[in-house]
Amino acid sequence: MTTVTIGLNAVIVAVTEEIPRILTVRSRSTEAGASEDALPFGPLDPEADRTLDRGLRRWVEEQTGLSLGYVEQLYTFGDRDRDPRARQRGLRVVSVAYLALVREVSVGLEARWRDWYEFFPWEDWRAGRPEVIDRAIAPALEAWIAAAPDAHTRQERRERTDIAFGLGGASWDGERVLERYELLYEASLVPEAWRDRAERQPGEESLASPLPGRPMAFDHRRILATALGRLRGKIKYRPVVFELLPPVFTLLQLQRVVEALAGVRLHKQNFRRLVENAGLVEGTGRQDVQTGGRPAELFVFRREVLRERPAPGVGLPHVRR
Amino acid sequence: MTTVTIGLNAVIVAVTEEIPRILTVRSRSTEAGASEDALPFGPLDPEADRTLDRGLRRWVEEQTGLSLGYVEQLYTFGDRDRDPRARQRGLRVVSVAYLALVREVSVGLEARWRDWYEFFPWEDWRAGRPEVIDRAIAPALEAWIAAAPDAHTRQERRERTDIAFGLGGASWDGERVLERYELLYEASLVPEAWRDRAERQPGEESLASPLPGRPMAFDHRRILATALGRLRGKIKYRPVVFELLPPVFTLLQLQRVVEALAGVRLHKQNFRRLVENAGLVEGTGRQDVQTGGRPAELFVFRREVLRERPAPGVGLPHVRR
DNA sequence: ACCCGATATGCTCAACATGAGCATAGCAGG
DNA sequence: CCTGCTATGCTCATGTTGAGCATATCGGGT
Repeated sequence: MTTVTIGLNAVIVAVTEEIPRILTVRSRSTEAGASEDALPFGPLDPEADRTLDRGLRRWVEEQTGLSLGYVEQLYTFGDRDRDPRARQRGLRVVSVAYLALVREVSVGLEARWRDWYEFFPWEDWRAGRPEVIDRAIAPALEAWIAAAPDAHTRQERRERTDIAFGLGGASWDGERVLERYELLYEASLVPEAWRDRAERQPGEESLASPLPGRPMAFDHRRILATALGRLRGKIKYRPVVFELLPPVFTLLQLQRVVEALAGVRLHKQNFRRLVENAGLVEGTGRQDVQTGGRPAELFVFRREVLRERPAPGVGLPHVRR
Repeated sequence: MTTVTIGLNAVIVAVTEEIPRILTVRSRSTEAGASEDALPFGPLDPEADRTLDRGLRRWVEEQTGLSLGYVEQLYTFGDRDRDPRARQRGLRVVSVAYLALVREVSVGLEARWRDWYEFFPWEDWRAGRPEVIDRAIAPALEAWIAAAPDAHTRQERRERTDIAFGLGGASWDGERVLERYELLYEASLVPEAWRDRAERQPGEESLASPLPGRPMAFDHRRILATALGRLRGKIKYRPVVFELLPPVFTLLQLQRVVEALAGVRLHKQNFRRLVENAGLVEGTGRQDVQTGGRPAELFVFRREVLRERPAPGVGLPHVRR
């Protein structure tokens, strides 16, 4: 007899000092008791929690003290083998993942903030194309393609690889975060792939040296990849960035947050022009306290933009260089 | 003791004769046994179904004979009161809704295809602004705004109404389908609002004449609204329309399908220009069998576009007139 | 044979948006 | 009063988009 439980996962995002951070907890997920990073998660109380997101807010508050503002449902993960130990206990855990954006970085006890690019080093292009791609990822994927059992599979692996990582003349699409992670998982280039296999049929050992990038418990890195991709898409057509900023900010601050999320550098003047004539912000007349050069004007988010434009967002004024 | 069950809902979409259709089944959802339209749904078998979407495909095939191709997870609905009768039996049903796009219109026995604009008459702007908006919706919402208990609520209702329905100078955003439905629900302008309330506290009777637009069982119209909004957004940046078209088509056929989904008329020449230099399609040299005028060239979807552009889709060349 | 009604397709043009980069402004600190 | 720094203004070539005119090519009638 298999019992179903609803788990609720939260990807809680904040951006400070130009670093996008997510809230993680420690989890003893392997038999051996090794400790891994995990996303905060808790069960739905089917009697008490009127809605899923209320359940989420309830225990996030209980556990971390954080009171969530902007919350958005991300995706529901229900693969039978996503938690092998639960399965052995006759339990099927279906997890509904949420994305939450917060401003403050007040930390709980169990929790800690981590740079999300620690988990996905290949996603940060702000300092140029990450060298890990050409140094480690591309060759490893090349080997995986070559190891395909037949020509058709090889062809398919080639196409997926090229599209996901912008190889072979294809262009890099910042939103395909999940596609990239899943490809690496399938090619057994992330530790989770070995771990999951070992849990299903003990005895197999990890061979290849895994890629840089911190693993997570369960399928949490997959959830995180989903969140990152979704957020990168969303800032382009909904003014969600402002959930991550203080109510009053300079245009450079805004730009840095967008860059942190998108993982690319933007052309400053064009960025200004864009957000200004999109009507997304409104000058306050006040100026910023010094940051090194000429004082910057302080801006606020202009709520009226919601009435005016159908899809107001920060449509990235394209990569610099 | 409350038991949790996972339900799987399918919004199965096809477009024929310029009408977007969804597959519905009949459901006896009310106590009295009145029959309403419902979306096809079935339970997840927590032991047998390895993944959620496999479960979905399994029973859709069993029940309707349809073998689904393109399937995408939509949203997970978990409100405690979404199925009051289940709740009385100590059951909490969390439903994971999926969007499926199909070409053929082979019908099952229990199932039938329905024009989705029957459920949302205000969403079809192809013949101009639907008169139901100004004739019925706007006045009713106006009354609802006026009936707000305090100035703050009134202000908030006003803003939501204006943004959702493009009133008071705001612009219409085709993607806000769910926002509009939820607003109407909250303002008790759809039959479901009365039905749900009556099921919670019997005795109350429906007063106002409801708006045009066919109701559905449970919260299925909400699910449908989610699907429509999502699909309208998605065609703009992913080449999903082609899942609804035969492998070979004319540009006008393509345009009609996009128009059916988006609910607006497009400028023909600009639409052609757009899809052609976006590299989305490729001429075959062959021509269409007559449809009344000069023969049209037949096109096919150009898969290579996936490598070339980051977000290939049919970015609507804007409304005609 | 020629005209009409329908579509299909080509092309033009003005308005606007975008990618790049030069130039100037206004602060702090030696 | 330089120098280093960031903020802001502006220009300019190029692309993209909204509109609409013009022509092509079919079937069917007269």
